[in-house]
Amino acid sequence: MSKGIISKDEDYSQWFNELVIKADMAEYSPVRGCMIIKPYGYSIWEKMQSVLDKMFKDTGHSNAYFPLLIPKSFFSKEASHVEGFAKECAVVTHYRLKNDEDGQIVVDSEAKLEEELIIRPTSETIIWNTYKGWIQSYRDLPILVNQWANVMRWEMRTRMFLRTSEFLWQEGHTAHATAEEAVAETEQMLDVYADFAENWLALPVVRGRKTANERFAGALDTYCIEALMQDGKALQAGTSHFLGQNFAKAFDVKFANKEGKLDYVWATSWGVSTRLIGALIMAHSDDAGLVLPPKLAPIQVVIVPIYKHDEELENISSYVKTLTNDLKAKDISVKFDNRDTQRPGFKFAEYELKGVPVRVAIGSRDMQNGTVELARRDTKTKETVQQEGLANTIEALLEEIQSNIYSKAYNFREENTTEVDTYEEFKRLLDEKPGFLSAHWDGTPETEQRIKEETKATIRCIPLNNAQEEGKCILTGKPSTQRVLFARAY
RNA sequence: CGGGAUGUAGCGUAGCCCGGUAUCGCGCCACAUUUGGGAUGUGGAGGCCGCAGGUUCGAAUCCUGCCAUCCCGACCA
Repeated sequence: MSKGIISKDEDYSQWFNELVIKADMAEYSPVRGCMIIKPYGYSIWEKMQSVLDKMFKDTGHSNAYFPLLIPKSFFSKEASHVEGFAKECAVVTHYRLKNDEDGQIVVDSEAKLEEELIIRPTSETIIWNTYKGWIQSYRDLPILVNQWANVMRWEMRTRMFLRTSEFLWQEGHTAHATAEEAVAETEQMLDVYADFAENWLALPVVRGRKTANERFAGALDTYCIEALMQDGKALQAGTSHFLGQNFAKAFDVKFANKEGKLDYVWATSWGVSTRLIGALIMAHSDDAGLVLPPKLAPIQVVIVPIYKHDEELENISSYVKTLTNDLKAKDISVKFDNRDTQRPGFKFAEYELKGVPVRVAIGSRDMQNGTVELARRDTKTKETVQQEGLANTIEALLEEIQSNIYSKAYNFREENTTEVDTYEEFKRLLDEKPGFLSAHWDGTPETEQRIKEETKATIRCIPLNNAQEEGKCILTGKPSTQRVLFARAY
């Protein structure tokens, strides 16, 4: 492992790339736009999955699995959905390879599929085709299903975790008898995401709704959580869509209501992806490496022994054994790094790079004094503490780190959210102090589009529970009733 | 798909103008000394110079074609 990474002030995007690779989260794959998620990175995803999965189950959802491949014809059924995804779909056209005259492996042109198959960019179409068979009566509703899956979108420009061609996610797909119930579901799942982001990722988010321009293809309304990264760019961290009856109509999914009349089913879909790992990295980390919130860190505590002779190591090890048991009893994950092939200083740097929240260093001097050196990753401070009650000390410290990381991110967002009333100031701040800009907008897609073309900033969302106030659109001066959040975004 | 750049050991690179089978650092292996913030010494292994043609006695180097990656634009969780 080479020494250090580039400073995030010097080159933020290179800092991010180096961090992902050097912290052992992921690496590039032979296929452009795809990534190999390494064990350290994947175990963060597993933690996210297990927390979210429980939240989904607690709100009444069940998991299921739908196929990777979708008949091409399904895509032509919902007009705006097709339009949204058609440009980035990978297509399977053949089902066999063969050796040609030169012994090269080639596609067997004899083996052409009658109907081409699309690798799912999202599963609405195959799911609604399936739901048609599941739903006849209001008694069959609601259907509350989630699936954990991979999807593929042929992106032109990709970045590790933030935008890769293939990515891992979960997609919830629900069916309801009424619009009200579907809207309530959409809002409920947005709250689940916000709760998860704030309490687990330690990532403060703004809950809001997307404008028509930014809405999911095929949705009537898209809700989102938006987060601010340390370079002042916004990142959409999760979305929840009210799909209305669009897919029910496209796939002819009707049910008999209590009055015996046929009606189309109301739908929602909602998802978060491995992009959350990118959010985690960009929100908290620093020039020394990752900073992980304790609740999602694969290793919460690392213990590094410092010794000269084997007897010393044995002495330390026997103490570490009881400490480890105490910590495990509290459900705290611990790693005792007793490798003799690396020196302590090297290990310190390595675990800082990998974002381990708490480090315990124990040497012979500590053993004599009944102390350890306790270092925290978020502040990079260290202190000498008593061995007595250490598990409790660490437990409390982990909680403090979790909340400190959140506060730091929260304060950053507050400091970088600015109310703006003129277009000149809007443009100036985008360059001088990037972040969320809260400004009046006349509500038209044309204005939003023009601002985007001129400044590269988009409307990230119309915050929920937004204060209503009289104002004038920063671009056109037309009347407006509320501020919306603008930013340059990932 | 347009504009720019780059492909040499696991990683980062020198050499290319001016042709003679490849430089340095990190990492790796062995041994010794080390161990409270990225150790040091000695010895060693590792290469189809992106791929395919061409020019030449001889190509990492010159020529042609292809492929890949990165950066900048249009698309996006």
